[in-house]
Amino acid sequence: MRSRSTETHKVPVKRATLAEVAEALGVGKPTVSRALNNYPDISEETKRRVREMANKLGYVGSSRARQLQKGAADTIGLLVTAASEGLQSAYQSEFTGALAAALDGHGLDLLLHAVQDPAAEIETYNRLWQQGKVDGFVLMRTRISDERIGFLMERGVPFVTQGRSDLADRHAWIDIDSEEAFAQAIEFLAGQGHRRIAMISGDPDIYSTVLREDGYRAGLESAGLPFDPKLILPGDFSAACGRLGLKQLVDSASDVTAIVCANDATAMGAISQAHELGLSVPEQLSVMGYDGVRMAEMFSPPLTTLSHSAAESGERIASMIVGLVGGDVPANHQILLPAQIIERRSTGPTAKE
Amino acid sequence: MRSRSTETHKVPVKRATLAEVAEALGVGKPTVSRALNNYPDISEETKRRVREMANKLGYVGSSRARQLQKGAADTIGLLVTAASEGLQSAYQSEFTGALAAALDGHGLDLLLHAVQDPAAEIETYNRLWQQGKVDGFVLMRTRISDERIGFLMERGVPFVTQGRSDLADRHAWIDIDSEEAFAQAIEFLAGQGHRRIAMISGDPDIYSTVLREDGYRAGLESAGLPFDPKLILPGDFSAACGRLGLKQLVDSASDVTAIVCANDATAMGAISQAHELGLSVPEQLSVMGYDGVRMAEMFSPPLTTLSHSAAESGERIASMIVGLVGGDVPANHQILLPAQIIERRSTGPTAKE
DNA sequence: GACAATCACGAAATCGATTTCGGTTGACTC
DNA sequence: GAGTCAACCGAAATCGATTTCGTGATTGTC
Repeated sequence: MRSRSTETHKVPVKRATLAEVAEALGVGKPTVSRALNNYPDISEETKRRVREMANKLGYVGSSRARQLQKGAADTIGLLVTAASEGLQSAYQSEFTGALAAALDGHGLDLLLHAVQDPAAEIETYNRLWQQGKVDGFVLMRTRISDERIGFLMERGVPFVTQGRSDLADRHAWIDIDSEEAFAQAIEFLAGQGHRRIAMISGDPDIYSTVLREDGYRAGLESAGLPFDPKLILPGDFSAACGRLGLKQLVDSASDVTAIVCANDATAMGAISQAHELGLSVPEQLSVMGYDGVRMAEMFSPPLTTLSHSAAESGERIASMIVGLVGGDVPANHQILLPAQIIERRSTGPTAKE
Repeated sequence: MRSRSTETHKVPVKRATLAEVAEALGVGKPTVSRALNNYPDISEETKRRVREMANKLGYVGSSRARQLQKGAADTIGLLVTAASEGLQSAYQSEFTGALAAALDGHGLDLLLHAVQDPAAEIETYNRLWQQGKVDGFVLMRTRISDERIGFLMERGVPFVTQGRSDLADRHAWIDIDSEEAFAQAIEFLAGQGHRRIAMISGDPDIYSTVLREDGYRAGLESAGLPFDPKLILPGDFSAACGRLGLKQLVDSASDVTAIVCANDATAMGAISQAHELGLSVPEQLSVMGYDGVRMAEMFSPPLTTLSHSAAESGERIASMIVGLVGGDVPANHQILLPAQIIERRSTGPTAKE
């Protein structure tokens, strides 16, 4: 029995309860509860005494009991899936961090759940909601027709999506105006003399992908450039597809002088591949990203990208979800944020050719 | 009053309760509860009927009530701070994702909290624990003398750290053998002919930083190379310090042909700066990272690094925390994992010079 | 056929905070 | 001095699942 020394670890250090505070003060439990919650029908004097004693006893109310009674969990759920790269994606993790920070400001916690089996995704949303572990959800990477959205809407679960969907007019969302952003990107590149501009796109299921492609086409048009379907390559937001896309482009459309990518990871992959193929960026090829992740600045060359603030998105979403949980109408919470070009050194004027 | 159409969103869709299942079946609540939890004193026949009805009613027990009664939250807390870059750091976010996935496998959820004000960090640990929102914690980036560790130990809160501390013999931890890893790295570089090898180190508060520096020195020694204190630059795990460090090195120790960095981000920063200064990697300078984040592979040039699996760390930590919450002695849960060199193209033999 | 085990299940207490619904007390009115 | 009205506070019910403690029905035993 020499475990004496380690036994201290197991002492659960009883958490103080409201009843204890009440008894120590010789008042009733309701009084303590109301005093701590600053109800008007408790005298200032009593409130002071209660607060003092609560403090002295280190009392922190059990959120378990509170939740059971009030019906709220003060927690928002966020699910990441292996399919969407989850926190592997730089932007998604930056956003997650920003969201967590913003929620904190509203007194909410973030429940992060990684779903392994895609088939169990909906089930997990259901479980977390039914169990009452969360008051609502934030959805990332919305698909055009996203079953999660229909599922949650049917049940009246509060949620905000980061990205629109085909049901966008009926749910709360925040989105970056990627259509406009890509149009700008093309105009920017055209302004630097590029005439053959390719695009390595994102996952075709994702709503934002079609918007980005629309923007690409719109930009081409307003720059007076012809649209060549062969110049738009499919992708999946990964760096790998950037590498692959670049290789294909070099093989099949060697006259391309600039490429816009669906996101920064893809752009980095493309640049990395370009270097391996002996192409210098931006001298022989300009490459542009999208999202403005932090790492982009440290890439070599530093990446020109379309940036938007993950912090602001997080902040906005936090406010929205608070409103929704409070009973707001989803349709009143829809925000489109702009992205802006951050010019760094992965793009430049076309060489004389 | 034209809000009719949106009103459907607010219907709370009453969650089914245990009492309802019991009544629908004409049995008592305890029977339902025990049947669902597979107690032996309920007949198979009854269990079947209960399960069927629960299913039919879409019953999912309220974890709020369950938690209150059982005293467990089935949730593990993870705090990220602005100071430690939180999810901005690629490795930390990969690890977080892996941890969330692993916890899922054990039926636990991850509560992610971003603390804004560093001064409120301990307070947040305390609150989450006292409130009963979590059953334990996982701590990242442990400092040499880490107040969080003392605080949690005092209160008998279950926790696992990713990284050791000065109290490492008394708490549960998992760590990568970075000392050994850096020693190997130096030997590897020395084997390629490098004689002047610098190190851009990490945050000096972090326990692992001193280990990495120890490894650097040990590697130098076993390679028969002299230790030059000027060749070890302070850093903070950021890409920015990599840039800065490289610049200093070029100015003050231009005979350096290889650099090992405290992590991949720093290495990428260093390489990026090297390119800007016209130094080619690896021809004129070899650079090595540490952690083996995914992005490293897509960097240009692809980064040689010391890799360890975030997935395995997450898996191991998940098992450990389950054990601890179950009452295990912390000292029995200490694991040192190896890292291995992944040779890519940011390192190479020394030029003739 | 009486008595002791076993088996299956239910009534009521429990977890800890909040809410509902009153009940005191004292000040004020007329 | 009876009556009114606030201001303050407390007993008990409540949230929903689990546990404790028993009870009635079977089965088994001699």
